Amino acid sequence: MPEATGARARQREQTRRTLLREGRRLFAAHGYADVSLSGIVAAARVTKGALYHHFDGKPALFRAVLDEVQEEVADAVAATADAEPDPWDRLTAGCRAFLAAATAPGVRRIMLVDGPAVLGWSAWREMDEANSARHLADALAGLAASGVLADRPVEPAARLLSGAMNEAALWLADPRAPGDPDAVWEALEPMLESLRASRGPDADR
Amino acid sequence: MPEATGARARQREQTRRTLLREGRRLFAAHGYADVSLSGIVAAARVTKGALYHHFDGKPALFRAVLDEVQEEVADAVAATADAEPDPWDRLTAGCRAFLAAATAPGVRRIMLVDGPAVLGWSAWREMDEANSARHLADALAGLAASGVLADRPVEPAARLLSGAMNEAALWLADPRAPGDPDAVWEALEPMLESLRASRGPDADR
DNA sequence: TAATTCGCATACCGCTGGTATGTGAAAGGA
DNA sequence: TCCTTTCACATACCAGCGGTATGCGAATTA
Repeated sequence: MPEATGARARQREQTRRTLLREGRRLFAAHGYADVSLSGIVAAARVTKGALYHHFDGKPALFRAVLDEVQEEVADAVAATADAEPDPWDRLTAGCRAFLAAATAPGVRRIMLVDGPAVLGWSAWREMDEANSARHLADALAGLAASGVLADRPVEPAARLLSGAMNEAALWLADPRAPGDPDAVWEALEPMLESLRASRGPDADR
Repeated sequence: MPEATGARARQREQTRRTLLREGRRLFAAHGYADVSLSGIVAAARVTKGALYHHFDGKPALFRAVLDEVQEEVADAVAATADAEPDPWDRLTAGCRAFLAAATAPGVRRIMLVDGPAVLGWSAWREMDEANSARHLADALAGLAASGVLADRPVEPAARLLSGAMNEAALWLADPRAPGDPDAVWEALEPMLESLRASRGPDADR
């Protein structure tokens, strides 16, 4: 799919990718509001004509960038989680991987700060759900199916955990007073544990 | 303090309050980015000269609005919590009150969506800490002091809970697919319970 | 009542996101 | 091969934005 045969199609793809790359770099560094389209097209060595040929406007470019970021985070989480055989380890390892990925400089601001404000919370939530947050819900659903979790609905728990981890990521990567990773994890782990079935270590069945 | 004696001082206060009121209304309804200063001053029946006489610019006006909103939420939380004699009930009642206050139409978008993006996450966090989030940390600290909580540091737990509740508020008041309050609470309560000391219902001491 | 203050209005500016149109090289047909 | 069409992008332009400099008149003060 990324392959392009014609000379024109190849150039087109490269221009598009350059715009996404420079847009992401500038959005991450200065924030959505403080980045102008003029700045982006100058960094990409093209003009606004090119940008509007590829994207519908500034919010659309940001959305494409965010899509890329979300996919990147989701891939990192999935790769780490899938390496764990035990379902519970998959959950904890996935959470750790999320925190690591979401605190990356090219991710944090775009995904967690500007994302909801630019696209609106509902649209942002849909994207988040379709990507990284989905893995969390999946992991919880898997655990629930095997009786490890209390038989409460998993969706609310997944959302609250997602919110907690987003906040954790923002704190861990706070440029002013970054949080302590160990302290965060020691607060997060009991929250995960609280989801376990109250009936001893193994339920019937 | 709100009293003003001179005719000029009274007019000044009224203009300032009108700007804050209309600014808050428009920010809450359309979002920070989609509200122009022209729109605000037109709604307030003044001109930009008045606005810039009272505030340093658009972000400064927003910050003043957010300050008002935060204080309002903090007051509601404190009033509800303080009515409960039992420390643990103060925590849970305070959480419920926060969810109720944060989902209000004039609060949600300003405090939870645009706030971090406009002021930057660090500055937003400072304000949040100084207002509503402080009550959560205080409640946890009080419980920790009386041995009800496990003796882990309270700050990380407070932050994660704050993140979870912010997300919960956003979900509960989602205009597209609002969350179910009961489901949210049944997911949040176990998280709070998980903070309790692991030693039986009552620790030594 | 003359001088001063100051709350606000008026007029203006550079820049932004967005649009309408032009253009030249690559792709396609004879 | 040459002509035509396509299309990726450049150029030129615009209304509206946040922000600034200045003017003004009523309330205050001396």
